[in-house]
Amino acid sequence: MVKHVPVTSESTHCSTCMMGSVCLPVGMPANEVAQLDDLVKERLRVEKGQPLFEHGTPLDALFGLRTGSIKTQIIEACGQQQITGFFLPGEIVGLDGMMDGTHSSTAVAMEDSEVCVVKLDDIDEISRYVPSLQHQVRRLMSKEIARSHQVLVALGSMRSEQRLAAFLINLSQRLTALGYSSTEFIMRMSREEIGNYLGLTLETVSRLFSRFARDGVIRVSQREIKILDMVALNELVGKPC
Amino acid sequence: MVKHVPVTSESTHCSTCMMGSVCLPVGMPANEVAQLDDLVKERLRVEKGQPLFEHGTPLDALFGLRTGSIKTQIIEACGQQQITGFFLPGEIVGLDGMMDGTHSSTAVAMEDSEVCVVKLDDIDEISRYVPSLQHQVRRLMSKEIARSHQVLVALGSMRSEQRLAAFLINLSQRLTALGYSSTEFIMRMSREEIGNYLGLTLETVSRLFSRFARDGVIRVSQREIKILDMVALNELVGKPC
DNA sequence: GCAACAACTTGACATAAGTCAAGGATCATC
DNA sequence: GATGATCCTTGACTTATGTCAAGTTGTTGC
Repeated sequence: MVKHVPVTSESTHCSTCMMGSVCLPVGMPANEVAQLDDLVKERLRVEKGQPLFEHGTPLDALFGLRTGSIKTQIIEACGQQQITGFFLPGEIVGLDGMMDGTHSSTAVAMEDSEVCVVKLDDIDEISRYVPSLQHQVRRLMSKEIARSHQVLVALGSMRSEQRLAAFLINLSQRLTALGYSSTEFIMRMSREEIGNYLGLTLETVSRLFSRFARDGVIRVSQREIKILDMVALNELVGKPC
Repeated sequence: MVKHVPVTSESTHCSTCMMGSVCLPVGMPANEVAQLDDLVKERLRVEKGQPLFEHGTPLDALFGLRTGSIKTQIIEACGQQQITGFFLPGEIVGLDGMMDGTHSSTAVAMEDSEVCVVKLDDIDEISRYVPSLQHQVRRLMSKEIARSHQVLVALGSMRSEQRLAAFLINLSQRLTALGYSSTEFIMRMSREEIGNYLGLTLETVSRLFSRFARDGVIRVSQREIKILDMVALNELVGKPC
């Protein structure tokens, strides 16, 4: 279920939101962030397993993830699917469908989540008096392109253990930016989802977790991960040099 | 070598450029395209094998490819590289580095090429009186994200023959949009570059070309390709369904 | 025309990762 | 606390693709 959350004057706006430092306004001068208060007029709550939006449906907004986590995936006609991203709080979902006004992917909540709705029309409106907002959107889209290119590097030129190591390092870094522990965290995605994202089977992912644990690089219990040797993990990725 | 090409008043502007229908202005109303004449103040000629821009260098412009072809690649510290895109005339290069003002990839001409330089400052300037220009840039960036996601699908869930078939179909479609034959064309990239892009070795690419030819799906002589059976090629991609 | 070089093809073999299958945890529900 | 549903782990085996190597073709320059 997708439920509307009333955004009243008492509710958090961008200028007072604790996520501001990692979300859409990141890097904008404080006086301009203060002018973004009308940017978010609506918030949505999405239950675990439910779609925030689906491929082919009309798109007129971006979504800033406030709490929870979301995956985006492309579903091919023949049923095969490819997960294109895992999103954490502060990250923007929906940047890939502005081409023709419809979403080019499907976004599903991996746990109960809440998103801020940023209407494209409001971006245009507000950027009239906050010109840097357009730059900000460009910056975020560019970041999304670069992120996706990084995954291409992983899928195109890394072996399975390198892919998984790079995945764990990336997760760790993003969680650190959110103020969580960089070495101990809970993965919200299943082995199958990780495998799908990394172009591997769930068995291979499971075996790699076991191997990393046997080698003392991580400790893993279901979706709980503890990185024991970050140096070794980094070496795993850089190995072929 | 990168050489400047003078853009005089007689030179083509966006409004009179024959590429307009497939390039940056694509889909914009004619009266607005007419206002884009100051968008391109400079053009560059890049010789085969030379970089248009390199990873880490400052970025303040996008590049619309007029003639030739360009590849973009990420070069990792350890020397391994990943080609992230092949660009044809009409396509926009440089969308991935707007995050921090430096290019996140390197762009190299695959043959002598010419690009229109679109300064970001000029985009902002002109979009004051042509508001849809910002939409257009967003649309192009979104398309780039979606394109890159398509490659993710290929690398993440297709087998080698499906990847190559999808690659050929994609090339064919883009060349058709440019007015070239959809079934007969010259690939500007080597087997190694195709392999790198598709996450395969050059030997595998070569073997696949031979097999496709043996099966009567294509005829291939070096970089000259003739698609004999487009239906079969499409079936190759959709096979696992 | 020949030398030198780069790009491509093809074969033989090795191996990383997939597939299939069985069994074990964990969690929710009655 | 038993039942079933997921999710995960592990083993045995298969296979697609990579690696190594040799040879061919095409291109460039003298």
